[in-house]
Amino acid sequence: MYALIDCNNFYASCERVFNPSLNGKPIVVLSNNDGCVIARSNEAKALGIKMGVPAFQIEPFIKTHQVQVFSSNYALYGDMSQRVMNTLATFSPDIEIYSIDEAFLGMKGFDIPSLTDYAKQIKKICFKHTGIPVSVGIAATKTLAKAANKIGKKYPQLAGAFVIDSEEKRIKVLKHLEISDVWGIGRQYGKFLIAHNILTAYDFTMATESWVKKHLSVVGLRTQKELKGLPCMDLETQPPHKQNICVSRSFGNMLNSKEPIADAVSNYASRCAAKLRYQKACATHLLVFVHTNPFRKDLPQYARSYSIQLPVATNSSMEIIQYALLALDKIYKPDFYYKKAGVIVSEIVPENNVQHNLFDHLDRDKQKRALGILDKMNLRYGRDTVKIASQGFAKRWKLKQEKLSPNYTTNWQDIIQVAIK
DNA sequence: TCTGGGGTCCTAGGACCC
DNA sequence: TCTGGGGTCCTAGGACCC
Repeated sequence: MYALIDCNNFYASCERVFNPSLNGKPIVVLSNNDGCVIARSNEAKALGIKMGVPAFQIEPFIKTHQVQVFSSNYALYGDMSQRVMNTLATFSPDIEIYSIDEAFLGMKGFDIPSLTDYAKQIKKICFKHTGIPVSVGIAATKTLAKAANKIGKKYPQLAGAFVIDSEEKRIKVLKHLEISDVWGIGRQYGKFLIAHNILTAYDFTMATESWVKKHLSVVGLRTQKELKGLPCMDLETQPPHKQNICVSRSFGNMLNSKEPIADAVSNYASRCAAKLRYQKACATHLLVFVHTNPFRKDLPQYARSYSIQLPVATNSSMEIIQYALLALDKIYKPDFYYKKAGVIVSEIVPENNVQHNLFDHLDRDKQKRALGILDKMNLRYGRDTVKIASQGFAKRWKLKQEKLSPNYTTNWQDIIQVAIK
């Protein structure tokens, strides 16, 4: 059996933990740049605020209904996520952290009289230890555990904990589960299946395997088998190393001149390098992209990328920044207003498995020692306490974050401020 | 005025190899 | 006139997830 635990309205719940006056009030959390709604409390959902709507479109509505609005605070959500995961890890030796707010637990060999009681116990302890409400679904496959979780949330009498432990329950759940709510069935396949009169998960399990494979590929076939109770997906307790690492942001304001864009690209490149070092890997390929604001139909549009094959796989901030700025030189044109840039590194290899170059002129050991110290200092004193000069100080490219809550758990100045209050 | 960010997997088709 | 069989690698595009 597998358990799927996810945090209810995670970002909104995080904001509430350290600010209980928000309890019972509608809350929304916005994407970077305070752009779109990406999380809603139950009260906000009840008001009909949709996922993904641009914030500016619902501004009057927010005022009328006194909806509490927050900018994304990933320092806070990341730290709260760790607390939840640490708690969950006490319930099983096998845990797959699936996303910032979700985890699967493996329950192989568990001899438990009541899985439902176990699910309720997980909910209770999680809330007690972290203040975050969670929902639990347990079933024989990951896809069914997801379904169980969904059903547990949908019907209030189940109180967010549901177990599929019999054939009758499995059939009943599938008949109550809309096809678009199945894990692995997205917008396109959802539309396609509905057009073929497959409206529920149950209908989907009745389709022939060859038809499913033909139209939804082997991925869809796996989903179908999992719904039937045949496990096709294992627990991934060790996160696989990433094949690509991307850091990109929209700018707070559109930028025309090169310097602030170069500052931004330097910062993204530096983050890429830090992420590489964190997973003890190096990248051999680098791509930089820029584009204008596609929503501004009144302005000339421009989007380009440039990629560079690096002579030696690297995770040095200095080196990656240097190449990223070189790439930016190739694509920057002064006649446009830019809204977004990004850096992607790929062809990633383990740090200790780098193919060196006979004509390499860099003292890589020295850079590695320097960056090791930089990482240590930034870990202790906060991101970018020490940085590369080209990352700049002006931050004209920075995000719009007008409604940011304090970093209640990770920033000592904020912690003291909150304590004094 | 204002519209997010970061990933993975699969398939088809073309180019190439012997 | 007749024109094999078995592969790999790469890329673009499309689907999905949170």
